[in-house]
Amino acid sequence: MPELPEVETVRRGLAPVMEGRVIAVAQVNRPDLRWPLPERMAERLTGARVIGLGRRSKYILVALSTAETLIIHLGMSGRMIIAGKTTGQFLHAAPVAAKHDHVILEMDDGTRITFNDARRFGAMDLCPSDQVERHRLLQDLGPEPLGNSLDEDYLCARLKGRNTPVKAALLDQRVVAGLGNIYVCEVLHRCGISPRRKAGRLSQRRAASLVPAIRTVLDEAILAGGSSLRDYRQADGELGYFQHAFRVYGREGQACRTPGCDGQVRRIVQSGRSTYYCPACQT
DNA sequence: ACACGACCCTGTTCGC
DNA sequence: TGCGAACAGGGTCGTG
Repeated sequence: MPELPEVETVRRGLAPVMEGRVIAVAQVNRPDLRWPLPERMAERLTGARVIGLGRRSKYILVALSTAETLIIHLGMSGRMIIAGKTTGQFLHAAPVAAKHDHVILEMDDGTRITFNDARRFGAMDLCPSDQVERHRLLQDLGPEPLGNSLDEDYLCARLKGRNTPVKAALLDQRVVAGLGNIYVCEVLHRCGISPRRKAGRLSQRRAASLVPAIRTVLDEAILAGGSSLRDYRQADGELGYFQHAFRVYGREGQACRTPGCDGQVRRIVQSGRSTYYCPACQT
C-alpha cells in the first residue's frame, strides 16, 4: 500500500499521540509478520517512553527512552489504527483484537495504537537507536528524495550505464529511497519519459528533470494526506485524497492529462507490476 | 554487477 | 450466485 507519502502521513498522525507518552502495555498477538518479531518484544516496549517519531524511506522509526528504536514497515496492507478519546471511538470495550490486529500499543493516557496487516508483508524490529542506519533493512537505502541528499548529479550518475528500464531503476530503493509503483508512474509521466526507456539511455537533461518531478509529486501527495486505494487510511481514519490527482496510475483507457496531448493511458506489465503511461507524450 | 523471476500471504475484484 | 484466476501499493532471495 504505502509509499513514502502514505508512510509520512501515518508518521504525522502517530506523532501527536505517541511522542512524549509511555507505552503502558504492549500486546503482541503473533510471533511473526513477514519475519519473526524481535525477542521479548512486548517486554522491551512496555514501560518505554516514546522520544520521537522519525521516518526513513518507507520505514517509521519510533525512538524509545530505552535507547532502542522500533522500526515499522507497513508492507502492502499494514495500517496503524488510533483509538482514543480524541478520535471519537469508544475505549470502554475490552481490547478485543479484530482480525489481523497483530500488535497493540496502549499508551499511558489510554490511547490505543493497533498495527493491523491482513497480508502480513509488514515488519517490525527493535534495534539500538545509534545503529538504525546500519540495520539490514535500512543500510542499502539510497538518499531520501525530499532531503538535500538527492541531487541531479547523483541521479544521473546512478542511472548512467544501466540497461534496465527507467521504471525499474526508480523502483530500486538503492537508487532513491521511498518511491513505489504509483509515484514512479506519476513522476515519469510528468517528465514525459517512457517507463520502457533504458535508464542509461536518457539524456542528462531528461534524467536531471526527474529530481524536481520526484520532489513535486511526493510533496503534493503528502500535502493531500497520501493516496487512498482500497482501504488505506491515514492513522486518524481519514482518507487521503491524492488518488484524485493521479494523471496515469489506474487510468487505463482514459484520456492523458497532459495539456494538449490527445493520448490515451495504457497499462503494461514491467517486472511483474502494472505500469501506466501515455505512449503519446512519454517518449 | 546486473537483470529477472519466484516467492512471501490474504483479500478483493473480475470473468465465465 | 458461485468459483477460480488475476491482481494488489512492499521487499528479499536465488538464478543466469
